[in-house]
Amino acid sequence: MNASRAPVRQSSVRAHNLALVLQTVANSANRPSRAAIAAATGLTRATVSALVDDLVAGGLLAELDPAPRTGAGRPAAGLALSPDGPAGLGLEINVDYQAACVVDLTGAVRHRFVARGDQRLLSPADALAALDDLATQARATAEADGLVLAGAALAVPGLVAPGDLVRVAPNLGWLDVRVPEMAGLPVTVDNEANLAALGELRADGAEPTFLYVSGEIGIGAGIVLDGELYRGGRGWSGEIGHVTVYPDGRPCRCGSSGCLEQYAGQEAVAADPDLAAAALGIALSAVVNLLDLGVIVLGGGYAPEFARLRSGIEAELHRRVLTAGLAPVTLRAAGLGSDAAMRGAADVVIRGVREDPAGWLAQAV
Amino acid sequence: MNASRAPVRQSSVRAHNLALVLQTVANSANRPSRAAIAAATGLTRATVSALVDDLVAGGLLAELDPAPRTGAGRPAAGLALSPDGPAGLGLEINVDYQAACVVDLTGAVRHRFVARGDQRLLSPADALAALDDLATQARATAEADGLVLAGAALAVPGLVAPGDLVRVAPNLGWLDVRVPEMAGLPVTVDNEANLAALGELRADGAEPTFLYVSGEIGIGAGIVLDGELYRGGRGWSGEIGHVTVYPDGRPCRCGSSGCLEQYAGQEAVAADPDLAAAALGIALSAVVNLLDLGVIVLGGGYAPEFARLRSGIEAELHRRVLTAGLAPVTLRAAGLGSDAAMRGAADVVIRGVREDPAGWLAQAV
DNA sequence: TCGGATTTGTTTATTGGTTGAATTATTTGG
DNA sequence: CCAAATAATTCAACCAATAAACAAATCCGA
Repeated sequence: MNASRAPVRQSSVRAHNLALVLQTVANSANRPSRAAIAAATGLTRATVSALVDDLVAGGLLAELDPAPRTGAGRPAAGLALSPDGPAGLGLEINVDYQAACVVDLTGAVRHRFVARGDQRLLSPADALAALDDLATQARATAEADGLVLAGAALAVPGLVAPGDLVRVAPNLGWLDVRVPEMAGLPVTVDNEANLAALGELRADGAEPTFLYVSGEIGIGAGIVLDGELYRGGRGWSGEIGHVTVYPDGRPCRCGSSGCLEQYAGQEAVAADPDLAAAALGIALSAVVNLLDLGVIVLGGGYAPEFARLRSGIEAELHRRVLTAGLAPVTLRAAGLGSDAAMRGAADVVIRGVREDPAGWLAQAV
Repeated sequence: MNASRAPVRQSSVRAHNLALVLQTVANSANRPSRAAIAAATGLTRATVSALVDDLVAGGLLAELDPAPRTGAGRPAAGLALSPDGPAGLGLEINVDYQAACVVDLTGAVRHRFVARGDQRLLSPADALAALDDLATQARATAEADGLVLAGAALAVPGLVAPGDLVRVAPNLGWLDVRVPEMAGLPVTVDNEANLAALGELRADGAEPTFLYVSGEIGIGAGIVLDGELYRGGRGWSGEIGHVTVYPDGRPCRCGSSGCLEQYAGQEAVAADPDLAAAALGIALSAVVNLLDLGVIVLGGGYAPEFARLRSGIEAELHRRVLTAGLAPVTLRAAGLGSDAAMRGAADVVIRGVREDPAGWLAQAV
């Protein structure tokens, strides 16, 4: 089951090794030489040279001055991701704003656009038309900069079906909305918390496995396992907001009662931070008991309240996580703020290029 | 991050395609011909022939009479997993018994040994010595049958560290017990619920993604995602028994209060099935909200009580799962009974051979 | 200042593995 | 009994990685 169901031919070998070289460069702090890449990957210098040539010719890698080195020997050519390579268009629609950003292959945010305004007042079609305008503006600005966009991804606060269909976005009032092309680019749509988690993953010092919890009006979570987003069987994982905390507690708009959202949603946090922390702690304990995650990142509206929430959450974790005595659970605030989802969306696009450079090179002839 | 960090050479291509061919045969209901494998995998008939030759020579595949076919043309040679190929030794230690079984490459149970007796009365060393005797007996019987054992795996009701170290097995009274070789074979140790989930996966008509819940004295769960067991960051996933159901409820021996185990453990089910069903439903709703699993399998002590528990669980699921209206959650009883963990352990071994036949062929020269 | 040591990067012949086309093998049906 | 059909094998071509030799560019010590 595990082994991917596809045959492998020689070209797949090349595709894999191209990706391997590109990722090695991406994960290097300094600018590695071809020889350094060969040492890091286990490939031959000759092979690395050939692969690097392809990547440089395709505009994915750039040859720069080498990292200064001491000692004898021919000086190396430094390699780095090309800032002029394909870029990603990250989009977001949330309750009170729309946003777009352009992130280049190196991960740098090149352009950023935000249009404030209550999206609930617009029909889905009108909201998407406005977003298309924003996206088109972003694309034009990017192209004036010499950037080619490899694709677009959109973050929405709701349940998304595989592809481009928003099944339900309760806080936007959307139901079964299909997302069209944006700025002439195909769009990948995903849940806001999922993409924010990916954004956090790219941030500095990020762990490869963690739970990202986003506390807005609703509460969502993104589960990142070993650098990969876990989306669940139908793409609807991470609905922590409707995990039951107090079985006979407050009724929830979802029809259930005692949902976390009723105790740790935006208003609840403002009204009683201690209650919110306890409820969060109970729900997070369940996550850790089930998934054995060592790191929890609090984002969205929780980040500014982190200091006030922390000890209450940790008390419950300590009490309710079975393995708390064997290994600690680390709690920290998100670093990216409200841009996380949009950044994560753009990351999805450039991650696609980084993971399959051969595909990009082939289609970008 | 995703792309495995290893270079790929031509031999990796062959290794992958060998596994692909073997899995294709394994997943075929009938006995496929080389031509059928080629059609199914996308490889050339010439390539498939070469790969099959290796697998037959290595004793992994057997050529049999073809599946009857009508029409003209040269008759095909039918291929199937060889029942004489490498077999797996599955072991289990539980509170009141030890067990061992030999499963051949086709998945058939060839031999089965059970030794009843309260394991809590024995020291870990004595229990393991007794298990070694049972394993040696199983190995001897298997070898008399012409079977070669590819390895062994052991199921224990507790938390296992990567490798062979049992950190805690509360119901056995074990703490930091290292498991030695059994019958001269290296042993992979894993949690009982995890392995039972894998056993269930192999069973007839199994879904590739599901949650397996095992209700013994404690309650454990195995999370199977797309045919793969999810073990968590440290291998301690699935501790559903200590998910909080009623935050201020009954105190638990783990130090917390309101754990599922207090409401749906073996005694609790006997005392009040309705309470157990409600508590299970609440905890399972949390799992589905977090992981978006469409199938839940109730095993261990829950299987015989399934009829009595079902409606109570489903009521809570219906009420508390956010996406219940969009897609159903299926509940079913496990099919394998108390052998599931032991079978799953043996499956781990033969799964290793099936997923890396090249490795097996190389070491079995 | 020059020549060896050293490290980087490229060239070339070899090897391993898949492909595609042609070939052989074995059956059914007219 | 021969044509059609299907299965499996053989063989030349191709692609990609490897290993080893070679070229390039620097440092360092005499």
